[in-house]
Amino acid sequence: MLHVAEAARVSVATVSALLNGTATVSPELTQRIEQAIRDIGYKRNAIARSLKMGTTRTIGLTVPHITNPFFTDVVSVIQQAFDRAGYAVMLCCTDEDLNTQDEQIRLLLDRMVDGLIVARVGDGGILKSIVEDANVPVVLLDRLCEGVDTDAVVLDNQRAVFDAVTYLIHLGHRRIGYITGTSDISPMHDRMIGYREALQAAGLPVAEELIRSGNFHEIDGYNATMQLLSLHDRPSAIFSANNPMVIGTMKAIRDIGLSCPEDISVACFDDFPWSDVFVPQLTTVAQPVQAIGEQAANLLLDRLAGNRDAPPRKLVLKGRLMIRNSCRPLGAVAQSVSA
Amino acid sequence: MLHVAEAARVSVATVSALLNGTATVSPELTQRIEQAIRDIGYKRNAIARSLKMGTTRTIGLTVPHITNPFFTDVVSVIQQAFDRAGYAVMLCCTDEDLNTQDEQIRLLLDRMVDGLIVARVGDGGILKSIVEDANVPVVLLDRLCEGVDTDAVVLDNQRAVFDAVTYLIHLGHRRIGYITGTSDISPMHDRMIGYREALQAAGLPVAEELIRSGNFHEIDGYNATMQLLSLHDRPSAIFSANNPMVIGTMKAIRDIGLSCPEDISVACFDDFPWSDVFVPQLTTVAQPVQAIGEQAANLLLDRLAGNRDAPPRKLVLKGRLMIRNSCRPLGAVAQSVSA
DNA sequence: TGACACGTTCGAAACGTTTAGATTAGCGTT
DNA sequence: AACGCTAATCTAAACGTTTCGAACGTGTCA
Repeated sequence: MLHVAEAARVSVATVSALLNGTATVSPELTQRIEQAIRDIGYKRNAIARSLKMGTTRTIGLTVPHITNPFFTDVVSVIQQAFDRAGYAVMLCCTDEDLNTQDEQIRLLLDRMVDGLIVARVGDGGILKSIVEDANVPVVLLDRLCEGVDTDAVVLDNQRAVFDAVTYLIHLGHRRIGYITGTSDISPMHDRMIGYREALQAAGLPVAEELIRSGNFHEIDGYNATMQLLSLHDRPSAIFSANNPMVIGTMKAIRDIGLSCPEDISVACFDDFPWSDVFVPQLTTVAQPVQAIGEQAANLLLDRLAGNRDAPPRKLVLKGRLMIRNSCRPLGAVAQSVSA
Repeated sequence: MLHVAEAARVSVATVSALLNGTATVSPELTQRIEQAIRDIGYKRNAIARSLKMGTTRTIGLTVPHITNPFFTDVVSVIQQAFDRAGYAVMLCCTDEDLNTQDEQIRLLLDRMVDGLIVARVGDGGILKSIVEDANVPVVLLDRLCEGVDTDAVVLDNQRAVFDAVTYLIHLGHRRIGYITGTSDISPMHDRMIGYREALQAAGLPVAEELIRSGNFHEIDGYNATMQLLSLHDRPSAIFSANNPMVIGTMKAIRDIGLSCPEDISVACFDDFPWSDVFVPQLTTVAQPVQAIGEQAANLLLDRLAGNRDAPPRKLVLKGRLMIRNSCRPLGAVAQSVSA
């Protein structure tokens, strides 16, 4: 900017004023400055600007795994939304590990991000104090966090699983296996409640041996399914509360020589692009990824626009049961089941 | 830092020296400073640091679509690699659009990223001049760029498709449909050559009506497949040069009332996690995503470490044909086909 | 004609670091 | 006692912006 100012024979203050439109500058100087900018190929240094202004127009986004199709989609939507608003997005993957998450958040904060969207992991950690300090606004994505009172957008997980399991019950299933991730994050907790309540509402017992948990990975789903299938009274249906784990479920079913839906019905959380192309077409609970991403972005953008004092807002969206053909009716059962 | 210095009754220079280890500071002052840092909860401002140092320890990464599983995986690997090296990653999606890409790159450059990894789109644009200016190192990912001479890691696309199509030929297929993305990017160009050469090597004619192109999206694959299947002498196999488009292919096959592999064989580029779980299990060309991501990261990290003058390095990796059961042998053909 | 307001431009301080070079203190040598 | 050397510390100038308040010229009004 100094060079531009010299070339145009004006002060840096005038160049800055023109660039930011913060003061009127005469047509003559405007022309000289613009010419100088072109000649020199000048680019404003955003770092210096950030230092002075105290804002980076950059936000941080952390997710457990970007390869989980749910997060992939949401990240994509959020990225677009901030892009439109002229913000850059720093992406971090926390690998379902609290220490990693804390490190990543520190990294982002060091870089003075203006805001944070966090699909958290573990419980609390550094997040709590950041929200309390209230220097940078935080939006929780997908997962609430005990004791951390801030904007959030989540799914009505309990209701979604309730509906899905109720659907299975209507199909005639009585013993329904349930595979969950570690229950220290709110969605897993809520989904489990939905499962139990659906059974109870139908007057069915909750058999604890039908509930297995794992660490979100394919292999965990595989192992859990193997265990379920080797029970002497094995379930006729399995609901997987997590998408990557259902891949393991399908592999286990195949490896054990059974087939879906003939021998065992399967449904899972989170839809994915291939779900209605292959056989079996998986029945899933689809999250409104577009809405989730946009709402999260909007919440944060609103804070960034200056609305700092409003009380925390919690948005709860509804899932949608995508009924396909991976679950079959059992025994003599009414065929008409609506979602 | 000023506050810390005051609280510890030292100068800011001493604090800086301690923090960076650039000079020895006496145990006494060390202790006072560390105490003050704890008391105040001081965090070094990375923006000010960047301004002074001229480095942000942040890199920019642009991909066409993060929802394409190939890019999802590569992004994940790259993110981890830079994370380990203490760099942050700014992610941008260019949506297969050159203007968007140019905008995104400008955004990243404005923010003074130390380096750029680009899975480019369109041809050239602003990229050429950036590489020529040589201020920030650029690594091309997955796609070369005419006239842009810089580090790159790509697949041997031609060979990979050659192998896949040769495999189909060995199975007895003579009319093999080919669905490609727009051919202005190098992989699509090279893959097409691989297709043609495989046919020629087997002494088969290249029938132009069997080659269809689209814009990388599911719907394009759908339309292309519909056209192929309505030819009076329709192909017995289809190879899709792009992963999202193969979803369209599968849907089209289903909608037209055919089934894979009984009526038509299908293979495609890029593997994905579900490929061996569902029916049909798709035969694919798997890219070594881990290696691609790591190599790209290494190339850039090496430049960032100061190795600026070495001539551009181009890494070419090999794809791997994952033979599953979406392609069936045709007529009287030797059954033993190896990859 | 002098006072005043207005529109345009500028000088200089500030943002929070790093770092070159100056300063100081301590200590051993001669 | 004067000197030089080393180690520890400090002063102050950068980095490239934004912005406050001052300065300047011009036109308006009493």
